Amino acid sequence: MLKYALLGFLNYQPMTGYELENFINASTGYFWHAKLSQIYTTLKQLEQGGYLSSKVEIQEGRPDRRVYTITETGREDLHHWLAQPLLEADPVKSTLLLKLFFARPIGKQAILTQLRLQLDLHTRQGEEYQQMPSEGQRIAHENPQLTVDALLWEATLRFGQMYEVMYVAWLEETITRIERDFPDES
Amino acid sequence: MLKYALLGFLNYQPMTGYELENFINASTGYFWHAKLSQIYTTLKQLEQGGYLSSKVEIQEGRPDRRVYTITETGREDLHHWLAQPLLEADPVKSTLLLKLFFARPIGKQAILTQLRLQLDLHTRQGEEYQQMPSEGQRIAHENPQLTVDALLWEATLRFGQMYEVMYVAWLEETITRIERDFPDES
DNA sequence: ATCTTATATATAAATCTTTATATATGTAAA
DNA sequence: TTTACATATATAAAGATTTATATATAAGAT
Repeated sequence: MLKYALLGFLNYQPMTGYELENFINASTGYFWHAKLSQIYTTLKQLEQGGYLSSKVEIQEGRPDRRVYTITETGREDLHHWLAQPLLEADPVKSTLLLKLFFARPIGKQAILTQLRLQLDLHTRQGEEYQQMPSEGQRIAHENPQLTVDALLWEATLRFGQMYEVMYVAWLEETITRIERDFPDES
Repeated sequence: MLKYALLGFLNYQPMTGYELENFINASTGYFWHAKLSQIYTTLKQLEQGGYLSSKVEIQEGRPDRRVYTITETGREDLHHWLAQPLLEADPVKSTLLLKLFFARPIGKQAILTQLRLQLDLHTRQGEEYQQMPSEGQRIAHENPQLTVDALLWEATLRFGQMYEVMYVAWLEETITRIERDFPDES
């Protein structure tokens, strides 16, 4: 799937692998992320498959940049993927819930400590999303042809905000219930 | 991580790979899932690593069952993992959001169709979680020593319920905004 | 009668993702 | 002055996950 994240960004403008990582982890970070190593290897695969072309820009004093550009094939493949409806709900995979499910043996206080740590993490995460000075709005203001795109970018950010609000509410509720109903160590 | 899902379940009682799949996809399905092929290969690895032992039960008329039992090493490793606090928020990975982010080229109606399909899927999913006759409660009633575990199982189910409520609210809001603000094809 | 689902295990191949390593320089902060 | 961070690319190895394939029988539904 990283394939389509890369094609999607390169459909806006040519970029290097390094720049792609910044874009991905800044703008789609709350629902899609990738390591540089995966980005570089995927770019290479996409170029071999004819979805991208690249050229090297010589630089002085630092490594040369390899700038990737989407090809017509790449654009068609991206559009085909976008038009294909997702027929299932995205699966959730949560290490925290897995741990909580089996956590009884470690006892009440250890469980509460871990949940409070998560409460802190998700509270911060939520605040970050709230404050995020709508970067999309700014970009759209400079490039008016991206106004409609910005509407969609905002919708994804809104998901991040609602997700964190829900997560914090669940953590608070769960902590309260465990404090009340989980028997004390004795 | 599947490792710990398997150790966690086998810590309750010995089971076969086939039974483990049923347990995993029935009770942790909304936050952890796995294919049979992965379960079988992981069980083999865990036995080689000394975390599990197994013995074959001969059956008539159908394939023999290989029943896995957790070892002391396995139990220690499980407890060590459980006690280790998760220092990060679980990352989200959503194909739907990735698609929505780049969806502008497919146009208003195609986007709305896809979002409405997801609204249907998540509405059903949410209803399923709501109706789910607390299986954990029943098991705990039969095995009173599992009462405390059932409290934790319920907390994870509650997450699933709240997640789907949030998801449906986000989809409704997003559909409304796109209907209102996304320019019509012309 | 035929099809589907459930029971049961296992491997091969492919794909996806993370972690570690190597190289090289500029700038800003402590 | 040393440390951290940003710029920039790339590969090896390991780990995680999915898809496809093979085999075999029983029970229940259409």
